[in-house]
Amino acid sequence: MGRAPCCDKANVKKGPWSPEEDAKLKSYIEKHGTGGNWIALPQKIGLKRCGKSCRLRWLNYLRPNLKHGGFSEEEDNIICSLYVSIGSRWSVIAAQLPGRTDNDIKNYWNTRLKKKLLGKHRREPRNRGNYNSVKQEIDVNRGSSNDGDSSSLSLLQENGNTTQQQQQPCWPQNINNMPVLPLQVPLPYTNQGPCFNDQDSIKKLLIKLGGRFSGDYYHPTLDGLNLEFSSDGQQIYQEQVHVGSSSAAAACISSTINNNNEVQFAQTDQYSGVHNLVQGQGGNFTPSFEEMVSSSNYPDGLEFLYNEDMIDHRIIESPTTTVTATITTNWGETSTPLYHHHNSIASNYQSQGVTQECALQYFSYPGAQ
DNA sequence: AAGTTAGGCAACCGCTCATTT
DNA sequence: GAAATGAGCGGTTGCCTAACT
Repeated sequence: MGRAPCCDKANVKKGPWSPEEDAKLKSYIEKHGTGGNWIALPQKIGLKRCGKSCRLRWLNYLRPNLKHGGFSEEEDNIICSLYVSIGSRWSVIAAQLPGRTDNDIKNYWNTRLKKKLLGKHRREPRNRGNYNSVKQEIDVNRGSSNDGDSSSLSLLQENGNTTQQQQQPCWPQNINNMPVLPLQVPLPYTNQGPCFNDQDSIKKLLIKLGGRFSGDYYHPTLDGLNLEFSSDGQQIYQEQVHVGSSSAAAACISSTINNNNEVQFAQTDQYSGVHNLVQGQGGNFTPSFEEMVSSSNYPDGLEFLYNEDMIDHRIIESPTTTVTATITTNWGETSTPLYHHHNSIASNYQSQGVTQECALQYFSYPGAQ
């Protein structure tokens, strides 16, 4: 049996709310409350609106103590931190920011913050001051309660100050000092999906959250390359994957061509020195490495971190028949968003018997040792 | 000056989950 | 226990404007 429609779609008004509609809704709710029934509300007030639409209008624009625009640096930090930790659970994030709505945060993230963090601007930010004065007027006409986005102006001006700022990712300055925020809801990692209660599972998850290794990164170019040599004199490929501002390296995947002209891949932790062969004779990868290399699954919501713009490809090709490939990530740097992300994730495993130090050691952060 | 493109944001859609009958 | 109902959520769309060509 299909579900009954919540309202008569044909006789329901859609689109922007008028000041009169806003006034009716606001006045009624302030006097009587919602009555616990949004569906019946519009009929009581005499509004030709869907109950869901009324609810949205009230929650996002009409209810008291709402803030619009003007996100502070602190709010940016909180949003970043929570997004890195829990992904696009906007209602949870909004719960940590009084006066903010999930819709507001979602829009802010999608249209500005994500780009701000990436430092990715296709063009100069436009003059928001001028835009806002016009927008404010329009919003009044359209019935919006938007009070003008004056601090968005400063955000964008600040962002557009220098060419460097436009090109460099600009994570919140103090991101590495940000606290791991106590959440009011359980994290998805701990209450859903697979149970990460063994070292292998945890390692696998942490690898996925911390870096990506893929043959896709190889490009047949020799421009601007630095040649390096492995200990036995073999020239090597090197490919560095920079995420954020760091180039420090802690862990790598290396591959060598042995005497039988077979490529072998190994995963090495540069701090612990642990070296695991992940590919055996005959060119078959171990299942875990295969999955890791072939996976196109980024951490939820963190796809942007792996955007092409954030990756610095360097390939060194040997003119000889012996080649070693190294993919280096920035796991060792403690001032990166990823470190903070790792730290957040690691702390969430404490309840499962994995110490934060242990988890962070896997990422090879020196401070965690 | 006119047309096109991109950014910002309010609002809608459709789904899931919780509660009620 | 199943169906009906409502609330809430995240993703998407559409409109408007500024910027660009």
